[in-house]
Amino acid sequence: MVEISSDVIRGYNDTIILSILMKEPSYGYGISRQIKEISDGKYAIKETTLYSAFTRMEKNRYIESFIADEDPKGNGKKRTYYRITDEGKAYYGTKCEEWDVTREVIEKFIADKGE
Amino acid sequence: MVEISSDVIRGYNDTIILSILMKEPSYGYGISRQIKEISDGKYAIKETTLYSAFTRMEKNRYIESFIADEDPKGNGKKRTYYRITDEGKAYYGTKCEEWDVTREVIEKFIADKGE
DNA sequence: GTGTCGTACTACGTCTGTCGTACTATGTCT
DNA sequence: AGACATAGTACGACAGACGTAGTACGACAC
Repeated sequence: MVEISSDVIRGYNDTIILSILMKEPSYGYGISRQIKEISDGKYAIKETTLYSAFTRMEKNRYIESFIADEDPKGNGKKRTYYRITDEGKAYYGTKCEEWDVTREVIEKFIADKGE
Repeated sequence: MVEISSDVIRGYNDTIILSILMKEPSYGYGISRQIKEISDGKYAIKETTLYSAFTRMEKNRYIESFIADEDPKGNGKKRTYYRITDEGKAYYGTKCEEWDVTREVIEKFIADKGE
C-alpha cells in the first residue's frame, strides 16, 4: 500500500479540517475520526498536528471555539467545539482554487500525466 | 492569479527536480529555468531550495554530481551537473504512484471534487 | 571603462508545520 | 482489575523552505 507522506499533505491539513467544519461545528477527536472515514482510512491526521492546527487557525480567525456538552445522551461532560468563521470560509475557497493550479503544475512533472 | 504556496509543493520539489533529470543530466540554473518553463511560469523554485535539494538528494544517492564544461561554444568555464541514479529513478517512480493516492485523498476534502 | 544584466552558485540563520513521546482523565466493557 | 475508546495538553526536535547577502564571471550598452 502506498503511504502518503506528511510533507505532501502539509499545507492542506488546515483545508481538510476546514472542509469538515464547513458542514457543521465539530471537535478534535470527532474531526480526526471523520478524516479517517472520508479518506477511507488512507489518511489519519496526528493528534498533535490537529490540535496545533486549531490553535493556529483560531489565532488567524478562521475558526472559533466554544465549549458544549457531549451528545444529548451524555451526562455533564464538556468538549471544545470549533466553528468555521467567514474568514475561514473564504480561506477554504481560496485553497480549493489554489488546488487546481497546484495539481496542474505537479502533474506536468509526474510520469504519464503531463501533456 | 492564484499563488501556489510552498507548503503544498513541499514534498514534491525533489520529485520535480528528478523528473527533469530523468530526461538528461542538468545543472542548477538550467533546472530552475526548465521548471519555470514547463509550469508555464506558474512555479519558480527558489535557489536555496534547489541547491539544498541537490545536497540532500546526493546524500540519499538519488543523484550524482560531476563537473563539466558549459555548452560546446563555451570557453573553459565549468558547471556542476547532476545525473539521476537508479535509486533516484526508483524514488521518482514511487512518488508518481504516491501522487495518485494523495490527490485522491485531498480531493475528497476539496469543494466540487468529492464523490 | 563603468554599470547593469544574466549566469551560476554558496553561506548562514530563521521560521513553520509536523511529529515523537509522554502524560492526564473519564467512562465502558470484560 | 485492566484494557480500550474518548478527549485532550505539554514539550521538544526536526526537516524543508525561505530571506538575505555575497561572490564571480562574461556580455552588452552607453
